[in-house]
Amino acid sequence: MATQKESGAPARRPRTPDTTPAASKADIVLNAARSIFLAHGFSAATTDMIQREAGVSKSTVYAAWPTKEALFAAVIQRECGQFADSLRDMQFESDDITHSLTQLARAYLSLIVSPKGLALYRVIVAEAPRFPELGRAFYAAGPEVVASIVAQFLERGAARGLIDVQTVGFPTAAALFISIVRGEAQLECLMHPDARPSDAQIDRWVEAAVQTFAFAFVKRP
Amino acid sequence: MATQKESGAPARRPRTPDTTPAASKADIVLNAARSIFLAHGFSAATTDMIQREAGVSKSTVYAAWPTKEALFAAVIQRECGQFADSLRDMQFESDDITHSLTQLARAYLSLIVSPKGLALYRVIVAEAPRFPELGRAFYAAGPEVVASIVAQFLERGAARGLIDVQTVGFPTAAALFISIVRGEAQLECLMHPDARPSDAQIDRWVEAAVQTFAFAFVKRP
DNA sequence: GTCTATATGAAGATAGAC
DNA sequence: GTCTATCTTCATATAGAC
Repeated sequence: MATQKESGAPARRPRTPDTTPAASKADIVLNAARSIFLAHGFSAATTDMIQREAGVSKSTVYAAWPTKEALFAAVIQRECGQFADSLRDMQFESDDITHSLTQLARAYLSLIVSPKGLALYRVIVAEAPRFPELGRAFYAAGPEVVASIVAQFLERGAARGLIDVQTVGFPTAAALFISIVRGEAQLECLMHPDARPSDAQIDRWVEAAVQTFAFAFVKRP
Repeated sequence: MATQKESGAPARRPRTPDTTPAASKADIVLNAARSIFLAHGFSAATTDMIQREAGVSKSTVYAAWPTKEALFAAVIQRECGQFADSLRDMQFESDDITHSLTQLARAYLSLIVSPKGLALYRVIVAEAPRFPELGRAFYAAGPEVVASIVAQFLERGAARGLIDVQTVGFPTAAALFISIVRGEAQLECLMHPDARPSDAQIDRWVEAAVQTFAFAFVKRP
């Protein structure tokens, strides 16, 4: 594949250079950095590894980001954005409350116990003291997104007389639902990195969580 | 204070050298290593920092542990043991179910959102892929200890007709209780390292968690 | 066992040619 | 902008004196 010069399209001086013809070098570096940072964490990752993985030289890395810290921040911010996008794409039918909660829980749990989800969590938990803005970004992109979806869902259920959040309120009930779903499953995966959970195991966690939440807040017919 | 030579006590050749007269050098190094590793994580921590913090030379460090990895493992194993000890010391009266659960939850949550508890969690989550045995040790020293305490407590409550764990079983119910207590509180603290939670905030988290658990599993009189 | 001094290697970051 | 080559710094680990 011949490397095209920037005169590919005869448009008159595009101010923002077209990056579509192929992944730009910056994107290649960013993807390589994601791979390395998620695999090794911030401190153990080296710019040499990233440079090698991307197949570029050091100068290309430092041309786009002034420091290793800035590159790391760019990687994590992008990952958080994609994480939030995939959460917002979650759809579920609202006919049966328990069934809908099960669907939502399974989608969320599958995402956060996936290798990518666990790796992102690990590196952010580890580096949040050094990069506080990344901790906030992750919280806003993950738990807060899900919480708002669940809270709206609970409010609609309550309006139909199917749910009673009792004394705790909708936002807290939503946060509790997320905690119940996430809790044991994520912790076990984090602490036993050799064993990957089966789909059946995920279903069991989801079922116990949804049942418990339903015992507390879903009205019996 | 004059540095005493090892001829302090005229006992005849003690086989296991007495370490009580003052903290042994190895203990000093271990404490310094704990401080540095918990503050910076494994990779960002350096043996120079530890050596400086302990006020000893490099040789003293390498005399007791062959590598940085071995020193790290020793530190974390000891921390996990102390963590488990402080959990096992938790006592609570079993007159009132809700009150007892509240006491238990507050003690556990205070521990894990303390600076020390958060730092230990951060470093283990980050390094579990590289040190799988430490992840298992932490899981056994923390969640498993609490789970067994809670499960026994729930069984006694069920025997008295105060609790109905319904379809989920005692071990799962205990794990769910821990997840509900831990969930939102720990996550917020991890992701907002600048803000330390007040006692009132901890009480609010505990109350919401215990209420929800009670809604699901504690029988109404 | 503990110290000072040093070997060895690698990290982050830069200089200068193209 | 991108590359090769290099500079500076500092880490882990070791050698040798006390």
